[in-house]
Amino acid sequence: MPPRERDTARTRRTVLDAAARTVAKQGAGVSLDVIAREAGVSKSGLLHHFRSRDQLLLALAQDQVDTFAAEVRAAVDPADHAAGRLVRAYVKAIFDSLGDDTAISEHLLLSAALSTVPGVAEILQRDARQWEAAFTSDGLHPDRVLIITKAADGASLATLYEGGSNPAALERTRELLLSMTRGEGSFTG
Amino acid sequence: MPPRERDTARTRRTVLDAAARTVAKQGAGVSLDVIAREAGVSKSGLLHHFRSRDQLLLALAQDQVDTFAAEVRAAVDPADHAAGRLVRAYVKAIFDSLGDDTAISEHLLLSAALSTVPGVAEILQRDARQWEAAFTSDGLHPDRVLIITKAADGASLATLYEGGSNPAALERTRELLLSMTRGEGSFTG
DNA sequence: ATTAGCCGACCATCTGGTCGGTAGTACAGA
DNA sequence: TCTGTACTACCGACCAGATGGTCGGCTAAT
Repeated sequence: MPPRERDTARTRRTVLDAAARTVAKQGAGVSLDVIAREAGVSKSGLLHHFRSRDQLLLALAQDQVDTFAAEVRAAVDPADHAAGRLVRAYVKAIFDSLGDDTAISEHLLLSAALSTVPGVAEILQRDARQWEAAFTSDGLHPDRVLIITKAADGASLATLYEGGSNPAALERTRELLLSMTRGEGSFTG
Repeated sequence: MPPRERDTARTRRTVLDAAARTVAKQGAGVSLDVIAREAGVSKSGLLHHFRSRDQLLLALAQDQVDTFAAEVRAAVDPADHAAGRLVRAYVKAIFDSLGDDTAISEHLLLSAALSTVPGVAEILQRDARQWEAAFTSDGLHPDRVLIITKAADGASLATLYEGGSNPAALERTRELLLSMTRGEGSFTG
């Protein structure tokens, strides 16, 4: 095989995707063997790219964080220049990722992997701080941001509690949260 | 040793508590040996009370769900007869459990254990349905309940993301959510 | 000739779980 | 009250299988 970067990068990607899938399905306890098989490489091949199990899960955590950030960026409506555009994108990104077949969101995936792997907590904390900072310049009242984003996070948890996601309820929650980003969310019920 | 129920019940409790602690710390992948040592019994002793690892984790899940329900019940203010009293208790119970030293809330603990253990999902789903049912007769607008409870759930996730809980931020979130249960939460910022 | 991606074989260790045994209690009968 | 029997909480030793990780080697592109 060529030592070209392309192949290395591609294999790493394949392994990372396989890891994400298997961890989401079977929890953070999955064996390297299973991940390797899912990725279509040997365990040795996997270990050639990630020197240990911990390094793989660490890379996975970072990758998930980066992927989610990219999804939020992609979800920003270019025509939207009103206050709360980033929060809106955040909500959309979360619910979009909830919609597809992956039953457990990446938030849960990470939380499961956390306790075992040493460096993951730091990655998550840094990420959380960055989101908080980004939201402060989004033009919405801090309390409103707090409620909306926490509720969105909680909704991702709900797919776990409530089992096979209830699409109608998810849609309702999503629209409710989006309306709150537009200042309409002052329910007096 | 006496075959008295007292001792059996006490040992089971000890093991369950030890399991909760170790799972919260090291994830659902903890070995029976570690749990047994934490509980001060031998692995065989543990297996005498819980016939398999899955049964232990299943019992743990059910116990956590029951414990939380009891905490909510205890958090209901007897003098409070206004609409939303149950939601208020729910919020209080979550934030109270977040406050103590156990860094990871039982919600997270369960989610981590879920993917591996077969029966846990059903337990969580049944529990979620019961809460939903209970909330419908609490006198608050469904949308309001949805937002508040999901935000409370999300806040428990946040202790994970944000690492060692930020007491001030938690307190602010808690008060914000409580005020929303009283209908004051119509922020127009 | 060198280098890098990848593999199969292998190993020490740990895993959940079984098995046979011990000790202490409760209770029956004398 | 003493004795024997049944029962139960609990333990140590053990096992088969799985696990993370190492090592030497093969192949192909540079």
